[in-house]
Amino acid sequence: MTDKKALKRESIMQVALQLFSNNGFHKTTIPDIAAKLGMSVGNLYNYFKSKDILAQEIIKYTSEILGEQIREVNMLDISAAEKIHKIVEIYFTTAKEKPEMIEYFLRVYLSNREVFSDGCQGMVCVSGFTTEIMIFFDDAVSSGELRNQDFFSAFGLFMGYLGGMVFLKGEGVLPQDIDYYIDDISRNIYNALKA
Amino acid sequence: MTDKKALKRESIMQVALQLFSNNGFHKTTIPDIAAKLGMSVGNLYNYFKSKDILAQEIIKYTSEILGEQIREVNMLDISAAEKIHKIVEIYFTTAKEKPEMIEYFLRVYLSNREVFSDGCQGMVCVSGFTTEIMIFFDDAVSSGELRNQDFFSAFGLFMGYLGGMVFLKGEGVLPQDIDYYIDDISRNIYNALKA
Amino acid sequence: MTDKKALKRESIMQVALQLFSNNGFHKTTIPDIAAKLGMSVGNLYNYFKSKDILAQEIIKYTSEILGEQIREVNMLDISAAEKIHKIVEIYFTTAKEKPEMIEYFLRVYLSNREVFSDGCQGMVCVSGFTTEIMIFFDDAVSSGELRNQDFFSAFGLFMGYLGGMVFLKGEGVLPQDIDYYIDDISRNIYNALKA
Amino acid sequence: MTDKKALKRESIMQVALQLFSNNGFHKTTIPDIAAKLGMSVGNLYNYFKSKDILAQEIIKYTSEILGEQIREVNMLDISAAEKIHKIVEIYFTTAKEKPEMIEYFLRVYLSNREVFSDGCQGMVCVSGFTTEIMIFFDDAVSSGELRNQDFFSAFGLFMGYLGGMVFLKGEGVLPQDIDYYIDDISRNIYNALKA
DNA sequence: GATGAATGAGCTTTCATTCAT
DNA sequence: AATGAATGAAAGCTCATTCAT
Repeated sequence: MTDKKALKRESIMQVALQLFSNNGFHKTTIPDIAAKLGMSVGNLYNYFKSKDILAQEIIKYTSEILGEQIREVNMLDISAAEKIHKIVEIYFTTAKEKPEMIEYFLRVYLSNREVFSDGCQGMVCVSGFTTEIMIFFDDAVSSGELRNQDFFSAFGLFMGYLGGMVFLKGEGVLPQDIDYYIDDISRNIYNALKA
Repeated sequence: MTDKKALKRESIMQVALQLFSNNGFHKTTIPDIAAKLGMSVGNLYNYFKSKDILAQEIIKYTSEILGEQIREVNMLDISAAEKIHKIVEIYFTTAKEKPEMIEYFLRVYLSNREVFSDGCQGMVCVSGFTTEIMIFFDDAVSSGELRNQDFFSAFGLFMGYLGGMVFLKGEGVLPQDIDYYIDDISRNIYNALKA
Repeated sequence: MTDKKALKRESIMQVALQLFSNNGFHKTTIPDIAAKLGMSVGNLYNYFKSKDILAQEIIKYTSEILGEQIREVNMLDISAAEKIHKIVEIYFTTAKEKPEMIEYFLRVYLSNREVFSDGCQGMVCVSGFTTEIMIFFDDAVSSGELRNQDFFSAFGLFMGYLGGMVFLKGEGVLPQDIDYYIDDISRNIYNALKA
Repeated sequence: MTDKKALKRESIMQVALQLFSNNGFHKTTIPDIAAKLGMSVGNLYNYFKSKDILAQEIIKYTSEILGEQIREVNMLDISAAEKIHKIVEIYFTTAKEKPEMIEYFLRVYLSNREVFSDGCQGMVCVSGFTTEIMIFFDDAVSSGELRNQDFFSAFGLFMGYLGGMVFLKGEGVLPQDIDYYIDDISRNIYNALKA
């Protein structure tokens, strides 16, 4: 029962993630989501108490998945430069294969403060992702590979740079496929942060 | 006559900029804007044909102002490292003194694709800003100060990194005032791009 | 369920028919219609996607009802002159008992081309009525009772003449009750068309 | 002065006639009319006190022009059958060459009762046209060419039949040019009314 | 758990008309 | 006579959410 419910919750989140990312939070209606799932509006409310809460659950869920992948990188026994490369790779590969996931950060989370203010204050709802970046950075500073500096200066670089590139991709202004930029950008980040 | 009208247009843009940035595009209504200006809804439509067009004019206007300031930096006879520092300074100072201007990029332009798709395709409406970054980069590559690489890799760094920091500021998670990060971030950008 | 919904659809059409006919399409608002039905505006939109579509469904519905009655006349084994008399009778009786139905043709369908252009091109939405007139005419020509001529010359006579009389009735200029004219007009039509 | 004013009044009526006929009364705005005339909205109100009054003046003006032409037919020394033919000819030629004039009856006058109720009760505003039809009919009855019957039965035939044909033309359903129908329809009308 | 009809406040936009200049 | 900025009420339509079944 709870299991079945959890599965349905997840499928709702996946569909909503797609619609929110593609069409925007305000342009996506609850009936839209229900219709795409083949379920009734009323029933959808049995799984998520409100549209805002649904949006919040999605950002947590997405951060968790992304954080999970970075966690695996953090556990590898490779250099900081290689880790950076892998993280960029993960991010851009996700942007290519599941663009909704990354776009959700940019087009939904970033810009609908009202929606996330009650329940996602600070960065609680994206901690799945931020925590792993923090761990990566701390480790690499400890090992002497990266220069010691304010964490947010480093975090802003990761988050902003990667997000910015995906935004440019979304705008259709990148002359190359997003993959193409992995090496350049990994190097830039490493150069920016190295000891 | 036309002068008076131009002034009123500008005052409308300034008020709308503030409201859109603070409350979000969709949460700000035309009556809200008109009320804050002490004018009638109908009359506002004499100045801007639609809410979307108003939003588009604002992004152009804002990009122009920001671009203007960077243009002045570009004309100075100083090193690339110093230029980067000045650009970061301009950006963060603006973020501090007129936060609406920067937040508009993040919370309105970045995330409401539908609003800007008809009339602001590609980056036309932000060319005031992007053009100056491009000029800075080309000059510095020509002079041998910065490594030659794909423009977008460099542009994404500027735009994403700076934007990302302002986002963190807006979320209230930065332990320090935004000014505090100017030096760190300028250095990181320079390290990332230097020859 | 679907049955209940169909009934409600019909009651909406009947109320809208009345209001559109009496007050004009543009002077009748959706809130007017909803109020008269004791239902909410939002719910009305669950039954008809737009005001234009509501207007289109009404003309189809009305044509169907009128066509149905003429179909019965067509199936009778009587002379063309008698059929004409019966058709005029049906038309004028309807104009007397359910004036909205006839006035809808004159005051809504005839004159709001924009409303019917998407979805009712040509005469598709009034085919319920036109088809029966066509059948009547073809039969009577085949039997040699009416002169063979361009169908539209004959159709325009029926539609225009009958409609014109009802228009005059609506303007309040007819000195007599509409019934009074049945004989005269039937004779005129028959004389016009007879072989 | 008054002369100049009269000329301008007429030019306003001609432009408004066109726009009302083509786009409908409610879809045509006063600014639309003013713009097409290259004059200001405020000034237009110096010539016509309201949109409704403008519409009323147009119907009078149009009826007068049409009536004028029929008056000339009435004065000719020809048979009733020939007069009918000429009247149909005038009507259809006008429908072809100045379709706005005829369409104004169908699409504006016929269907916006509210607009004409104050100032055009009964048929006062179209008396220019109706009077001439009445004269034609009375003369032809007096001379024994047409059967004596209720005037409205005859008038409805003229007005409705001719209007109906032009409506069909406007709908684009007539397989032939409107000219083509002149002979058929003249004959039908004559047959309907002849003694 | 599941349905979907119902609510109603709220949105963007329009437009006849006025009036200071 | 001429201008056009200004008004503000009203329109069509949307949509998160509820609730009787």
